[in-house]
Amino acid sequence: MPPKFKFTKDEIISAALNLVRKNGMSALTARALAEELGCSVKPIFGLFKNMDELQQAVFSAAQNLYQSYLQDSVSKGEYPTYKSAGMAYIRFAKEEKELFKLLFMRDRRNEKIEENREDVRQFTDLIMEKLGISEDEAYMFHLEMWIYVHGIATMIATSYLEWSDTLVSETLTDIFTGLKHRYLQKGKE
Amino acid sequence: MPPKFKFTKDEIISAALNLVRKNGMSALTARALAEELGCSVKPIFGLFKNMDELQQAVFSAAQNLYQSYLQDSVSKGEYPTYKSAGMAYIRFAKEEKELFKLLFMRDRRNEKIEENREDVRQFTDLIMEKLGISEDEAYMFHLEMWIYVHGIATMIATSYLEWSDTLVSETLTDIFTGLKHRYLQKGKE
DNA sequence: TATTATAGGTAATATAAGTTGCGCAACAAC
DNA sequence: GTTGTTGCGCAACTTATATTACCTATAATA
Repeated sequence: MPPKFKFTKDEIISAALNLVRKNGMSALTARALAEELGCSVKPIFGLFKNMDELQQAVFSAAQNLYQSYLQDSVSKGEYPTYKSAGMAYIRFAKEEKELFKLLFMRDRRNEKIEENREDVRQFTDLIMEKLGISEDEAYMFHLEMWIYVHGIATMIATSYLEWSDTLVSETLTDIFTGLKHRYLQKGKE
Repeated sequence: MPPKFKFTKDEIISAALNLVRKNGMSALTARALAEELGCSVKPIFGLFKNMDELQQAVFSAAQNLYQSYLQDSVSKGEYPTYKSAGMAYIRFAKEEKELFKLLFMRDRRNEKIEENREDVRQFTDLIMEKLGISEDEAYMFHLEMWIYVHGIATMIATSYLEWSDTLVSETLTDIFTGLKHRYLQKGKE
């Protein structure tokens, strides 16, 4: 009996994500989103309890988008799996600067470490296998490698740096090789 | 004939910097600052045209604080000059997380590149001398090294990572050594 | 001590944001 | 076609912020 909803949750989240990817989370206001959708603010609050709930949803949508970068990059098979992950992270930073800031340049105080550990395990496993080193060493290896990847990505996301995919790719290989020598050397001592 | 000012510009900037170092620039509101100073908002607007001007002043004060980190680190002579700079950057990230974000994790679109080039020249000069490589190579060397330093620093500033000074120092040396080998190798080809 | 320019406190104004009450209108069931 | 439910547009209310008008209090000088 009641009227149909003018928009679905997904349509609203999608419009919200568009605002955020252009100007960051602070650009996501009820009025701006209503404008983007071509309606009043009422439909928004009909489907979301408040703006906080919507922000959560947008955050999740951003995470999903990043996951799709990751999967695309890996499944394309242009690089080894581990390298694909780094390339995807950096490509995401280049193409979705605001979303990258939102996901990866935010404060991590009050973060559950366990989640992160789980995300990282797949990488450490890859490295253990590839280099034949212990899990702890593989964790440190990955951390050092990822510090580098994260460094490039943050510089690109803040427009401090502009590097072509080719340059990124070559440099990552060089860094990886350097690290590998160091870690394999360590094993011989 | 007029009454004395209740505060100097420096006192206001200092109180403002205190707010910002604790909770970031968004915590710097006229009312909060007045509260911190124990006065109404009037003295603030008597000495600063508006909040924007005050923000600029706080930004400069933050830059000065970073410079003092840099100078202290270099003049202490605990490490070679170049390494001191990296250590200072990372120590600043650890001890002044909000100020680090303000200075070094901000958007650089619309930035004059020349300023940066000048900041960097002193480092490239050091490296040219130390390794005997060309200016362009030294620039790339520094950039790669600094990507790493920046990576650690941003991770620490966002509380994603906690590393002791000792671990940082050792790892920086390892990275530097690895890079040096690569760049000197390159020269031989 | 009286004068006078002006800093400072109080409270008003302006703007932007989230949230909500009111009444109309859509629409499925009858 | 009537009806009951409820989404929606409009405009109001609320809160937080910057900025300012107005008046009082201060302090150097005559």
